[in-house]
Amino acid sequence: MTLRVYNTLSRQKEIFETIEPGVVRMYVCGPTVYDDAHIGHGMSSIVFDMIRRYLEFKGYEVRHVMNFTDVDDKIINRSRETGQDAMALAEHYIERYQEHMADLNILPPTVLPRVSGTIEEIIDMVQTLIDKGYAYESDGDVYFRVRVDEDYGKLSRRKIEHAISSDRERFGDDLKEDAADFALWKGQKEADEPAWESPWGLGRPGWHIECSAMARRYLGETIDIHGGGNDLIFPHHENEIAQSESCNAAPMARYWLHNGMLELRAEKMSKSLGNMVTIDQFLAEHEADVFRLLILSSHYRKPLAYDDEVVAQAERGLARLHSALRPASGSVLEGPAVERLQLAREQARKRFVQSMDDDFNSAGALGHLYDLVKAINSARDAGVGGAPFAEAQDTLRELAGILGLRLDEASAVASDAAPFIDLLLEVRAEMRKLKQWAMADLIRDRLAEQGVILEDTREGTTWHWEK
RNA sequence: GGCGACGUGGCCAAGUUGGUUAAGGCAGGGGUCUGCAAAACCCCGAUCGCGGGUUCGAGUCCCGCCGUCGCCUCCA
Repeated sequence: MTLRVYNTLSRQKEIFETIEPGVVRMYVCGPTVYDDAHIGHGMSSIVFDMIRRYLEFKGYEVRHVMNFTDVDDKIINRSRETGQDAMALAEHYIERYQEHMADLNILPPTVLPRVSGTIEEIIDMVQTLIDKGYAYESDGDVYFRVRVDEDYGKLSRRKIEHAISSDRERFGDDLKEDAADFALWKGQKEADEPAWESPWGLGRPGWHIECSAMARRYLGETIDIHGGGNDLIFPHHENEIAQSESCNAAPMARYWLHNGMLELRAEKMSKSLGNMVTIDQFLAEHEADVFRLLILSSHYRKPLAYDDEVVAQAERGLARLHSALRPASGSVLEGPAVERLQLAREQARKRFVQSMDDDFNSAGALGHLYDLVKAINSARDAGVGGAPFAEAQDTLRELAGILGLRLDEASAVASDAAPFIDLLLEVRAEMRKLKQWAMADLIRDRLAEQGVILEDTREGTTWHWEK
């Protein structure tokens, strides 16, 4: 089966073919580390983690590079506000970011380069661009000559006239040959700015050049996938293309993939917080699977409106996926119910792959997962057990795993209260034998008040913490 | 103003290289099971923003309109 992906460059779905068979070189733009990551960063990371996991499922070796922008105006500004050293500040948020990604079950990229560790390559690239006539030095800064690049604007489909900001106060405008030109290198202006020696004096890289340099250093002149949020299409990715292709005389990437934005719907709380929810804040109230399910429930390219309602829906949806992983109650190993389950299992797998092959349609794929959930639960009700039942559950776990969902149910086990709850269940079982319903119900109700939900089945009573 | 996206049942959301009964989830109603619940299972709801057009046939193509949103300055 063939994978097709939507390429922003061509604005259509294309058959996915890698440069080197079996290997995917993927570069995804990472964060500027001056503050805690918010759920928008989480969305982008989950989207590309899902893409990576699926490519690996398809048998590819994925070389996944994500940068940390640790040298940047925002970081400098924040360090002036807080009095903290800029590089130390960046280091702190890099560590935090990696913790958050781990919490969200995001596979660590193969390489996590930083601007500060790529200075040599950046200088090298800027020099080449100057030598080729694509860039010029101006009072310690270096700018890219946009008008010399004949296909500038091909990704965002913008004309150069539209790339010119109306804001005359912008950085370096009086030093540029043309208002549309952008900085490759910024000369040091204040002593507290991080700076490196260069042929143009002390300074630091402009924003866009880092990705061009890192992508080339770790993945080569032409890579397979370049990704990021769709807010990066212009100017960031447009400028990366201009730099890299002018420098290397080769296409920068075969496929440009962009995720849609996560938008906050009117929420009282978030306004005072500058209208953002951090990953920390989310995970304080919900498990990581809830966020992943929320993100993957719609297509990655579409904008997603975030509010309490969609979180609640994801929460319930996750509970439904969990329902299929409860143990079998019977031991039927053959017959029509078993055959139905096996058919559903094969169908779910096939359709899951079909959906994912169509530009990573995780929402459609999830729909087929829910079909499998229903089939498993029906089979359990029909008394199916043993290997056929376990295999269907394995398939569900495997497919969910491709999406990065953990579906673990560890929470009930690891509690100090467990022995006491079990004791209460024993007492209640005795009450029920004696038909002391009032007392049995009292125990159930009182436990529910403590967040412990009981469920009576033929085999006995189980319990779990309220989600 | 320029570039682009989106508008499918109460909510979320697939499907849009035109063609059998428009996936799935959440919420809701009815039922089975249960001592009663819970969970699970079964049943119930939309003709696809509006108006034209192309076609034997359109949610799926074309035109217009309305609405929502993103980018155009730092941004995942």
